[in-house]
Amino acid sequence: MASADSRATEPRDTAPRGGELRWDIIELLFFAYRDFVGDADQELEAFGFGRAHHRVMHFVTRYPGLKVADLLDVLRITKQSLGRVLKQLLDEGYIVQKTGSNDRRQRLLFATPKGEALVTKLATLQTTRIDRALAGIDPSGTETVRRFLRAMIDRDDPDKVLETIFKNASAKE
Amino acid sequence: MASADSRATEPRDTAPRGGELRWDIIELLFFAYRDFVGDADQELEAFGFGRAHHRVMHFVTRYPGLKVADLLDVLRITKQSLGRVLKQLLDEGYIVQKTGSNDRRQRLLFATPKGEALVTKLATLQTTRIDRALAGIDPSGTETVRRFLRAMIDRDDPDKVLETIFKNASAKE
DNA sequence: AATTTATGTCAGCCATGTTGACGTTTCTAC
DNA sequence: GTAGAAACGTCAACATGGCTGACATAAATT
Repeated sequence: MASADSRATEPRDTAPRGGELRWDIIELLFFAYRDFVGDADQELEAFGFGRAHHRVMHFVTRYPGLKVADLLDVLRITKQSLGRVLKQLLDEGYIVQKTGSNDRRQRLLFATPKGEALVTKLATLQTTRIDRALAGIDPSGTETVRRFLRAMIDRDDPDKVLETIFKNASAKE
Repeated sequence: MASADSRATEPRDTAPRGGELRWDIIELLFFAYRDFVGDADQELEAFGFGRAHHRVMHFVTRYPGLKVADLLDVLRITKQSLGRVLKQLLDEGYIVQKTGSNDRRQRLLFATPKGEALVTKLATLQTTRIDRALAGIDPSGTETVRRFLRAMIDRDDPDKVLETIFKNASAKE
């Protein structure tokens, strides 16, 4: 093995054949998302839950009556993976299911007050971070951030939740 | 179990005690990041690598000469977790290590051309998505997005890489 | 010379993703 | 009315990538 100097580590642009690569934004997304989800992790630990539980709880709380199949589309995991965490959340009373009245095969999912309280708590933590990040950015800048994030999302084959998000977004413009 | 209607699933704002919660941005971050990392996942599969390998390769390529300890700070994982993927990357010739010339205990990490090529390929995919998202956003809007993402990141106890990122950012302003 | 630091490694556990197979209930189509 | 498809649940096995704890070695520091 050769030996090398251990001095400062300046970022290096690897040959940008064609257009420039967005190294900066790629890395900012990594760190921003890491700290963003980190907010919730600490709280979740106290409940014996993980990120998987949070994701399920979040979408069920926000979109009451979501079907199991919808949730699978949103989370893009298998029903076996979902089943594992969903069972715990049902058993521990964070979520309840009701049989669909049109189609009695469906299990519609609803958060209990207990579940809602947890999701709200976690969303509050994350909102604090977002508000801090948006302090000093004016309303039009905030809308720019939203537009950027929306445009980062695949629009082919949107699931039920994404449809709602995009629909509400275009309604506001 | 009760039964319920399976009609449209409108997002519901749970009681916003105090300030409004940023449900929209919370969800946009989830979906944007999901699709952003999804770009790389497909390519990685062809190499038999996972996201963990990508993160290591990325930072070693971008910050040549990074020490193992630096990488642990950046990724916030244990040395055992890092060791597992790092060993594979060394064995398969994507990364080489050189003994530090100041401190011979250190192992400074460098990407090989093969490693660089892979990282560049993955960054190109992600850049395509970012460019698409920024199309129709003017340069000042792009800077707003960068400012937002930077402000989302914890600034207490920044690691070596984050220091560099923040330093370069403030230099530009 | 003793201790601390940087790194590597073994062993095992946990969370959460995967595939494949199979069963039940309920709806839909013929 | 019966056959098939759809929505959901579940069992078993496996992979990835986190984790802790323990221990080893080489090189720097005191």
